[in-house]
Amino acid sequence: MIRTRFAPSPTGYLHVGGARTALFNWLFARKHNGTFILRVEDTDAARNTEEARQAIFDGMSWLGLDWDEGPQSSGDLRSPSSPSSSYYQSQRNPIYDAYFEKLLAADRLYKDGDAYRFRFDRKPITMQDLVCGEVTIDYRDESNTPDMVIRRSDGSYVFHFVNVVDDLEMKITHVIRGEDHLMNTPKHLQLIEALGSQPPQYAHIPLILNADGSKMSKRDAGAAVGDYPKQGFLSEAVVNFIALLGWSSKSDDEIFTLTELIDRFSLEAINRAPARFDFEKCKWVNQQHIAKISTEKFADLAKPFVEAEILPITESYPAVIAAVKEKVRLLSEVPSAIDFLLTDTAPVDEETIAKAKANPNSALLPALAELMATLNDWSADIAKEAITTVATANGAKPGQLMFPVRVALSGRAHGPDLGDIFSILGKEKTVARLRSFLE
RNA sequence: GACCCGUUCGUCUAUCGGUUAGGACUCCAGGUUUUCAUCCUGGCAAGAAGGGUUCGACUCCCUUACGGGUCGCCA
Repeated sequence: MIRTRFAPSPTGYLHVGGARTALFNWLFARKHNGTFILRVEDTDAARNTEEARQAIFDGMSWLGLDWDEGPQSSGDLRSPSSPSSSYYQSQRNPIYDAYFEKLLAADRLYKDGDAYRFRFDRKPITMQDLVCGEVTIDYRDESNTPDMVIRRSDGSYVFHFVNVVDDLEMKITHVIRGEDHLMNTPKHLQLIEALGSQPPQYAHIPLILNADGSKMSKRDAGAAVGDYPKQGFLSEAVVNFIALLGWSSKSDDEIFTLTELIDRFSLEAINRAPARFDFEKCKWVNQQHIAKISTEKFADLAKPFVEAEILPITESYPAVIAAVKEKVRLLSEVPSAIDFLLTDTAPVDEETIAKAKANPNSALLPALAELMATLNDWSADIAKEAITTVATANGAKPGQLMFPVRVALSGRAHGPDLGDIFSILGKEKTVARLRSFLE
């Protein structure tokens, strides 16, 4: 039975690299009908706040990565009050004490001031990493690998020790973590050997870098998972994109749902080289996912962004939304794509307006307005027909008149289909905007 | 500095000794859409360098260069 875990420490935000680590652990567990565990490594009291913990849960939930065991899950209910049931390291101290005694009894610990150091076995340690292959670190060189402190002077335990104990206690079978832990692994292997236990299998995945190849830190664009929903990304798009960073489906397909990712995932297909974060492609992936969801779902997801811009949500909202669904890459682009359909005070592109006014075909706009004003019925087709009538009567092609009309109605060069604009705006507003354009 | 991992178009990647080195993002050019977008077609663009091994190397080995990681009483 496969058991994987994601063990973040609360830092106030969920890093995109951490999110991908979580994703790979989750995918591996789901793929093999295993168990995915969330464990909070909150031993650093200074950073351990309620908000910091919540950021992890929120990020995981938004991404759609549910955990079988961990805080707030059913697995946490086995025995709510005992340390062995907690998935917070800060509450598991009695367990660590017991393991500490074992190392003491095995004569592998010695005091350094009030702290305790673990005495490494001075020999080469070879590990079989599922991603990196065979890696050997030589522990005979003491200057390179000094004995490590596992219990501080204040009595608290360090990461290496508690991490290993928890993985053992929680019967983790596969540790999938960032490559920054590769050099820690032989230390963990030594600890496990001294404890007389069998180690899990390890898979170290390459890090995610900024577009310029530098290390991605908290402030860098795209670093915090919590920023993605604010920017108008769909969670499935973000999951899809980060899965592509360092992993390949070995096919020409790139757009996958969570379910499809589970189906195709394998540790063998993970790369060894670090990947750079390409924000443009991330947006493209988002656009692909927007195209896949229903108009109703798109409308719901876009609504908060529209409301944030204080745009009135009228009865024409569904039609408005449908008109721009295929035109945006981010949900946050929706308000500026639809504002001219909902209000008369939307900002316009002066440059485009100047260009349209200089267009000779703009001279036909008044005639078009008057013709439209006389129409009894109004629809996208009837309005378009009016354009054809005016254009041909004046020796112009209908297509040539469409640019000036578009600009007169929207104030921009790009936007929804003209027919959609006609039907959403209605006859009165269309005529009014055409009339006022040249004034 | 020492140790570890890595290096295919600008970016993400395919290739597991024999390919005109394929796909995607971006960009450019056409086409469809009487408009915008979508979409379609085409184009630009890559094996870090040098040595081996081999009939044959992007693929295996070595060296160098470059990138990343690790060397805490942080996690």
